[in-house]
Amino acid sequence: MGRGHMARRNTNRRVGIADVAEKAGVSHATVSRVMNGNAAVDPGIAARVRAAAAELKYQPNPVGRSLALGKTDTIGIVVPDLANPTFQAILRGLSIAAAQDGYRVLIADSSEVTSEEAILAGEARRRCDGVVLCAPRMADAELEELAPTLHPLVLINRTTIATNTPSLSVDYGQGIQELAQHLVSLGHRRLAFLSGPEHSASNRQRLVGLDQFRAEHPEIELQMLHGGSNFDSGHESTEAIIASGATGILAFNDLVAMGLLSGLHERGVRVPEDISVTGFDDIPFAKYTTPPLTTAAVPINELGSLAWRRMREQIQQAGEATTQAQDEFSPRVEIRKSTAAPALTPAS
Amino acid sequence: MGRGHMARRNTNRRVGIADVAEKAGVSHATVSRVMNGNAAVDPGIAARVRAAAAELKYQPNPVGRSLALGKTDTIGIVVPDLANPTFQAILRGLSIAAAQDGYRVLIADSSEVTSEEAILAGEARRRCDGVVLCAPRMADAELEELAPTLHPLVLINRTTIATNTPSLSVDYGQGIQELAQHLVSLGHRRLAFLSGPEHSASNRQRLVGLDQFRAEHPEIELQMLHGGSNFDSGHESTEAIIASGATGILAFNDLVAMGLLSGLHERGVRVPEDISVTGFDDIPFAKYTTPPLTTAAVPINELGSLAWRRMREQIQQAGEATTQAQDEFSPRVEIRKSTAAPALTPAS
DNA sequence: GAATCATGAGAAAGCGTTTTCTCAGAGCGT
DNA sequence: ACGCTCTGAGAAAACGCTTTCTCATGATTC
Repeated sequence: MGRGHMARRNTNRRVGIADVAEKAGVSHATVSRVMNGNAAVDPGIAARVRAAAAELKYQPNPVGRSLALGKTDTIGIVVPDLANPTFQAILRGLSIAAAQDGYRVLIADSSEVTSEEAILAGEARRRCDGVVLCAPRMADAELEELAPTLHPLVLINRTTIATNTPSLSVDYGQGIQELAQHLVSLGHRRLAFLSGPEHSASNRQRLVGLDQFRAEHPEIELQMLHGGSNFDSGHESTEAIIASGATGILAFNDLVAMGLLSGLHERGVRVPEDISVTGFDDIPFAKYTTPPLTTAAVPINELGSLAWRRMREQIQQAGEATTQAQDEFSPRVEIRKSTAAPALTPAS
Repeated sequence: MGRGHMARRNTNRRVGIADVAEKAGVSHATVSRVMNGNAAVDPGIAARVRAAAAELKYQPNPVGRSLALGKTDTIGIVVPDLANPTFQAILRGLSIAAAQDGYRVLIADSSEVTSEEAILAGEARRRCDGVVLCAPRMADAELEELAPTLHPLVLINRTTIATNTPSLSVDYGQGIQELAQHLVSLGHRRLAFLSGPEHSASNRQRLVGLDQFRAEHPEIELQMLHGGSNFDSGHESTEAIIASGATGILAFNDLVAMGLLSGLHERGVRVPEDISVTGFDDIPFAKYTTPPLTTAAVPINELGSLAWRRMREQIQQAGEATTQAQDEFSPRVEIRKSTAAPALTPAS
């Protein structure tokens, strides 16, 4: 206990601005000025200070700076599950883009525990200059209440009623319709949707899209099967899928599709000859499955970098509560080898 | 400019300890004591303070705390490439384990730029209480010089001469030998190693392992082919692999193996009938390739959580420079369907 | 040559906490 | 009833930095 103070006169104390000041024979203020190049400093003195700093290998303490400046040059990101390639890609894009502007990212993985998300986001916000929030299952009401307290905030795949929170979203409803359309145009008449987590916002969007599809294609059979969002849930649905009799399967996402592909392969069901399968997201692995997966491509890398751009805009115009961009991406159907015309069956 | 100060009397100032103190009619010191439960405080006053804090929704400013306490409750991790599933898994394991102890993780992606790694690590260290470093290509000399300055440090897949830096490593040499052995026991006589990045430490370990393998199996042909560490490099090596005439391929890692699998499939080469392929790492996708990939399983999830445990040990025993654990994992060969006995060929 | 001005360095306040130091008052023994 | 210890609260210093404020010095102008 008392570390902070006791360590003060210790030998192993980090070198601070005061040491540089002493060595250069000037005040801390001057050292600060030189380091930040804010005010004019006599070139001779500046050189002396720089020499002293270099010799002592002085590096300003970021915590002290943060306190004085009221900013941390760090943003936080809250994700529900870091095991999901989609969030990995967003994190990566965000991190790289932010780094280019000298910002770092702090990560908070809510491990799918919805009730923790608000708390994590709040904590992240207090430590950072802004937060990127991915909370697909958070209740609308909670989000609405939380958003203003997080202010420099960027939402992924969610929107708020207030228009001053930028959001990036993907039109899942549109994408899933196009995939269904693709299957129909190949000749499929019996489709099945292997749905994702029940309370997921993006799953709801897919369902809405499929309702619309049904309305436009009353002649097509479309079954709904419950599933999850990962490999294993896709794998576990194999039997149900086979039992459904559907020839065209819309999997919730690429992970589910991959699990299913593997399950079907084990059971000797050929893809796409016997059954066509589509994914969603176009994760990097999708083109390397066997057969390569037909999917709806989400510009997963852009998402992260655009999130940063929106964040930066807010950080820069600190204050002026302008209305913020709501970006929506339309997925592009990527046709590969996991879909084909169904085998000829006796017309029922 | 001057934001910090100008905003002081602004309306939108964050609620601080002073506000709570005023509302409760006590001093900041007392509020701090109540919030941290350090010293004894009259129960009545404590209740008043807590009520005031709750009413104002007071949350202590972590930056102020960090400055006073000399710790940030954050650790940094530097990785060469966040697109690599191995590092994603480490990051995830680390983040989850650290979160359980109330720590957060700050990420720094060096984007494979070796020259940036030392700088990034230094910056991360200054903002955090410790650093986990994954720098497979950093020169030994540089690492040796850098390590002491980073002190609470955990190395992944690297070691230093000084024994006071804990490190977690995987015995790639052993793993690759076992894979080669597996292929030989299936009957393969012509093998090829599709190597990874030239300066990667783990690639060197594999090469050393293979040298040993060669010594023990002079009758086996083992070719060396240059490659990279990702899908595309595996895919691009397809022709070279076919041309090599080898029947058993040791890919640098699972990603490379997957790229290769896909390339071979396109070329109509059957796996494992015509060629057997092995990967390395056992990333989650490995069991879902077609055919499922035989690989050397690295306990990828444990790596992250163990890294945290080692970090925590150092943070707790701040000071006493004891010698630290050097953990080495032996990969376990995971036999799946991408390897089988070679087709019978005329004995040469 | 004196008054004015620009330049630039040091002193000090401030950022939001924690912790030591100090001291008032309560409780106790004799 | 006096002095002692003990409890607990406020004042103030400290953490490491930035920035305003202040003022000395030397340059400029009439």
